[in-house]
Amino acid sequence: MTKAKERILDTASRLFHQQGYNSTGINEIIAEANIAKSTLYQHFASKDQLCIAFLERRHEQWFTQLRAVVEAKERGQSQLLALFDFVMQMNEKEQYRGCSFLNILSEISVQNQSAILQVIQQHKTDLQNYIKSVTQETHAHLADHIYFLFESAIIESQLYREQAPVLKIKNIVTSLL
Amino acid sequence: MTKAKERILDTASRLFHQQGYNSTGINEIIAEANIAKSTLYQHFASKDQLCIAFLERRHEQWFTQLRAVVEAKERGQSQLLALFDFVMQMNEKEQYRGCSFLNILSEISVQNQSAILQVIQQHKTDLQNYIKSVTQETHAHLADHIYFLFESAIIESQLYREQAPVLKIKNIVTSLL
DNA sequence: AATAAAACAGACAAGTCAGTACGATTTTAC
DNA sequence: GTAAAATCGTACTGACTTGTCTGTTTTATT
Repeated sequence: MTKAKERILDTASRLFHQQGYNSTGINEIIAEANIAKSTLYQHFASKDQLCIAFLERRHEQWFTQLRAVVEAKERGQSQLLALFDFVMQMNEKEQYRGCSFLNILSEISVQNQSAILQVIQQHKTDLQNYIKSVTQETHAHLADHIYFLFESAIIESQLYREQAPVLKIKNIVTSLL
Repeated sequence: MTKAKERILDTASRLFHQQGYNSTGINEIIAEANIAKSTLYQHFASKDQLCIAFLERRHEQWFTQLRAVVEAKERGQSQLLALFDFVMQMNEKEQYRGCSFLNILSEISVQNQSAILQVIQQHKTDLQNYIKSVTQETHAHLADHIYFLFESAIIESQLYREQAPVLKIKNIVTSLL
């Protein structure tokens, strides 16, 4: 990946995540990334395609970070609880902007945007499977339950701009184990 | 409320909910509501104010419908399970568009929109309290837990456009009671 | 040093955005 | 029937939208 393309993706990622997809204009992206508009359209066919590239890269990076936090702990309950430490870490790092995937899900009208929808669904399915794999030998039947609470933890802390809901949910999960 | 104002709110509500706040233009609203633009701005100072009016009215109507579904059941566990029947009902009626409040939360950049944020937070706080009141004598300590699962039920069914997650969560809740 | 690829600046299209202004017309109330 | 209030139509502002196009300059490779 050339430097320009990387700068475009970095900037678009930051802006899409911070202020939303529809509220971020192409002109804003090229201005902040310090590239020419033609350069952007040489790398990405449209704003939609840029969005998909953003989501796909975020998917990779997000999971890499999640795995790092979870797999630093020993297998078992502490790994499950680490899921929520990760949420708190991301809340701080990204000022409670929540989940990029769910945020964009709220912005798109589904009928025309099934390519984007597919990327979002895949991300969440992968997350659900990852939680299953972490839960594996301990309390297999709880995996979905913990996934649902994980989703709530992200959303409720985005809504109230505080870690309290995550802590509440972490306590609930503890009581389930 | 005059008929024009009502028509504006009806149309704006439908469009905001179906296609999102930022994707819905004032011109689209006045065209579909069959009113003059000056009439809209006589009733609502700005698009933001129209958004707040929309959320406040939806808050009322949404709770009225929720209460109707829940309080048709006898007090106790069946009322708690009815919460999720309500989610399924809304999913069908509104084609899995999820929660208007969370959708708009994803669209706004928080620093400038604290008035809107406040309405959204109030809605969720009221919901949390309502679930507490329904849970009251049966399993008081579970109220928050059920609230978090309720939120997930809405979001996951919006994401996958199907009732399956609600049914899964309803089963989880059953196992908790 | 020559060639090819990448990025550059900037103008342009064609449309949409929220919001204002103003005079004309209709509806409502007394 | 008259007066007041509501609504109407329409044009307009000024800024912003995504995307295209032309031609120039920079960068990297050989």
